[in-house]
Amino acid sequence: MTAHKNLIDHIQKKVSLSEEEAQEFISCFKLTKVKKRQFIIQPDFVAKHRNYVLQGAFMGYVVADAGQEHIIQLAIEDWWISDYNSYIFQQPATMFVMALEDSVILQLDFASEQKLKSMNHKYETFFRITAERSFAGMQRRIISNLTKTAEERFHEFEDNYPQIANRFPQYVIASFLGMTTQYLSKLRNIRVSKKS
Amino acid sequence: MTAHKNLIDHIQKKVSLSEEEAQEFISCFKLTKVKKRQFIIQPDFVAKHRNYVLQGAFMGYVVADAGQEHIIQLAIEDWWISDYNSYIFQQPATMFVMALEDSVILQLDFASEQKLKSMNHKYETFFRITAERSFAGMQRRIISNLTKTAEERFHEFEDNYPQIANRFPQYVIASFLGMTTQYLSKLRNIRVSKKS
DNA sequence: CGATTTTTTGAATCATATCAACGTACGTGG
DNA sequence: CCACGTACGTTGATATGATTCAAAAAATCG
Repeated sequence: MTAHKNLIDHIQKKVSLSEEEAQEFISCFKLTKVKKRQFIIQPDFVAKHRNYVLQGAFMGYVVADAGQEHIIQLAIEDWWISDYNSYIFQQPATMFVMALEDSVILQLDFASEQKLKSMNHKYETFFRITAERSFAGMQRRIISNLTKTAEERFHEFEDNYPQIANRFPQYVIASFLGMTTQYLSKLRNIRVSKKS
Repeated sequence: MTAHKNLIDHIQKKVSLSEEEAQEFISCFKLTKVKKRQFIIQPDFVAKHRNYVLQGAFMGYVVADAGQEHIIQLAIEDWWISDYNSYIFQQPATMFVMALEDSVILQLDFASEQKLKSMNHKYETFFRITAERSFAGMQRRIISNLTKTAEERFHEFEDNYPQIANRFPQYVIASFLGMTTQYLSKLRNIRVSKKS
């Protein structure tokens, strides 16, 4: 129960639930422990869950034809992660989602989510708000990718998510920002030498 | 009334409404005519509406520091357009949204949308589904931008949206796909000469 | 038809990727 | 708690996809 407090707080920020509603809502989630490097979603399998990170970190990535990994999503505590294109439409996934650290997540399966949404208007509202904000965030990311250079994207990221920038290996950040790890390394070191 | 039939059909594809519900829903929309090159959203002003295109075409774009336009969204009949980051949070816009042709739209203002969502669970469901699919679409676009070359993105676009590829000037497509109009021109002509 | 908008072409340049090699750090089993 | 192996970061040389600039050609529109 206490483990779910984070999730309750998270939900209460978007819709205001009574104690009973909050309990009803979180009772649909399943607590799961995931070891570092373990996958929770893989291509060709349908993403069964929407995953809320209680503790730990994840990355979602695709593998292009030529074999390079491209990180599409990152998630740490209090973030959600899944292959939404798979989950929403219940189609085979194209992404891998892998734990970057030993982690604990709360999983909501598709059927339970449908049940929740039909039970209570507020639950539907929660998912609507979540989707809208995710969409707006994605759009900001598209704008950033189209209008900024690799260096600008990196600085923006450092400024907006300093905790994440330090917590993950550099190749993860580089890939997430759409550049190679070598190029990010060069950017950082040129910058450092300029600064001194 | 008959002008709104398109919108009713659009909504019925996502949630099933009675005749009365459908009427109630669309009664909140305002029909507006927009001339080619006219703006319906501009930076620094809050986006007042969510816009459904009955007839015509629009583009949403940002202008980067160096002055180049980057097209973020396109919309034709039966699509929605706005600066969602502005609309959802009711903050100043960063995008321009401009008509590419003489157009007719149905506009839903923010307050009316809130009212609709609180009135009927189904309306909320409609907006939730819309947001989820938009989000999934944006994510596919991010993946495409990160993993494909300009040429591949262009072919993908031609295949997926042939009507749009032909309807708009090439510089619009180029910008939407994140490349210059000159480069797209080169891509097309190299391809044509290879084919013959 | 003239004026504007859109597309094409070529040359020079730039941002970023690729390849390859080496250095460093880390964590895991003995 | 050391040592080894794997994972991660750096550096330099080279390659390339894509941009920029400039100008001309083609298409469209009032």
